[in-house]
Amino acid sequence: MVRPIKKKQIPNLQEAIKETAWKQIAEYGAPALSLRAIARELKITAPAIYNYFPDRDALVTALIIDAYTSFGDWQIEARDSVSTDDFATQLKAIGLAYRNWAHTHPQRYQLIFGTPIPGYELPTGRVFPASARSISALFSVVESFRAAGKLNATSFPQIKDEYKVHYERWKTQVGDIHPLSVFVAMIIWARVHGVVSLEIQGNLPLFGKKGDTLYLSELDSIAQQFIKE
Amino acid sequence: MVRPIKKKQIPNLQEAIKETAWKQIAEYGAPALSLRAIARELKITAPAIYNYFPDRDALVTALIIDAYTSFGDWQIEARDSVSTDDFATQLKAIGLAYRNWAHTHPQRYQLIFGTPIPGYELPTGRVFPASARSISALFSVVESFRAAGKLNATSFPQIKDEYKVHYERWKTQVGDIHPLSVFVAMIIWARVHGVVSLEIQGNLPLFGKKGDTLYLSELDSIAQQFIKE
DNA sequence: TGTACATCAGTGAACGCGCGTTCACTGATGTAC
DNA sequence: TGTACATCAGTGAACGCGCGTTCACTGATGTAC
Repeated sequence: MVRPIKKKQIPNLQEAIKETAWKQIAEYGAPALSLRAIARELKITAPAIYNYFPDRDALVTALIIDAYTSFGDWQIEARDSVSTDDFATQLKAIGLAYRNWAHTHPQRYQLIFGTPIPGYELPTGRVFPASARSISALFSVVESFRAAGKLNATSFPQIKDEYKVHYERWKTQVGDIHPLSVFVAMIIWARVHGVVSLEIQGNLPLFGKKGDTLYLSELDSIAQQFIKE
Repeated sequence: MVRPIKKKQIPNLQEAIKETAWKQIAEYGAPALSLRAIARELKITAPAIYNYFPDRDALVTALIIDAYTSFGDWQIEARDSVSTDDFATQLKAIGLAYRNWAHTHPQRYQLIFGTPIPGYELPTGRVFPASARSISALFSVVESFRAAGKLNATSFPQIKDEYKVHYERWKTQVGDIHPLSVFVAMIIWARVHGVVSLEIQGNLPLFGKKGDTLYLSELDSIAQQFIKE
């Protein structure tokens, strides 16, 4: 039997709050995110939000974790859509997924990789699993073609003592990764991020937000430079 | 004869306001920039600022123009510190200057290349000269080694019709530049920006804010890939 | 089936705060005579 | 040298606003008997 809808009750308010938050981030930017504005748009009162998030920062944290999770989903799906021994294709798939995700969710991209929100302190501990998982796709692909002897790179910098702890923690999430793979993966990430972040912020004016050619050219360069044969 | 200092008058208040603004941007981020907070720190009242800037946005615009100008100074100085026919060295000098500037002035870097400030509309017309000048160093170097037949690249994407106007305007500031040079310069910029922006935002954790090796390796890759011989 | 009661999501008023901006003013500085 | 006056940088009070967060509450929902 269908129950009558509860008066004034939105079916899934927790999700509705987050969706509205994303909408407002898209429109006014993350630092301007306001509980009262969200409530206004949802036609509820601001204190109602406190039934779902203990405070503003908790909402932001939830958004960040959601963003990393969504980003990670795309990355992992891209990696797993290609047979494991075709490194070049797999790498390209991840690269394309990276950019597609960023263009589909520019606000989420900015929230994760852009300038941090003033006054908001990221609870690293809580975010780390989602964050590590999201980049693990890239790292694992590089590591697997290094293990197969196809990685065209030999020298890499020492990981500094002060970051060894972080590195070890990283490995518990992502698996055992050779420092050489870490180094190359970072380079790849930086290249991909360079183009995409310029695009998202509108700093590639001569090519518009559709610097396809430029991006594809970079993906080719990466494959040529780092994959043997 | 030395005049007695005017009571309550700060010698160069216009500059002092901007310096304090930078300090606060460094500490709390650009979106949190507040006239009242600046006044508080300078021990003046907020309305006094209105003698120097018509409103908050005007102050932000002044900061952005200053940032581009400072950035441009470093770029042009780097370019001109190397003899014009040593393309590889000149390119490397610019690249190093780019990163040095960003690390010396992370707030300025973020203000120019980071996420835009919510509610602030950039007056493109007023900022364009300083902005175009700042990147002109890179473009002119690439163009000059293209003209000398040393540019190792052949294909480039069409500049889309909708951006032709922008491209023409660009050329009036920067000089005549072959689309091929524009394309390659953009790639170089994206690579350099990729590493630096990850560094500045603390996303290269395993190498810290001193991803020197990674950056130098990228500069080498760029030279190898794009300069003939 | 009908009544009494517990639950708890959402309300509405209130708090203290910092913000950008306006306005009429004040009082030190420098100038004209 | 001395006085009257214009200038104008900085003041202080006030405005209207939106914010996060608290609190005691209400009233519909679902449950126990």
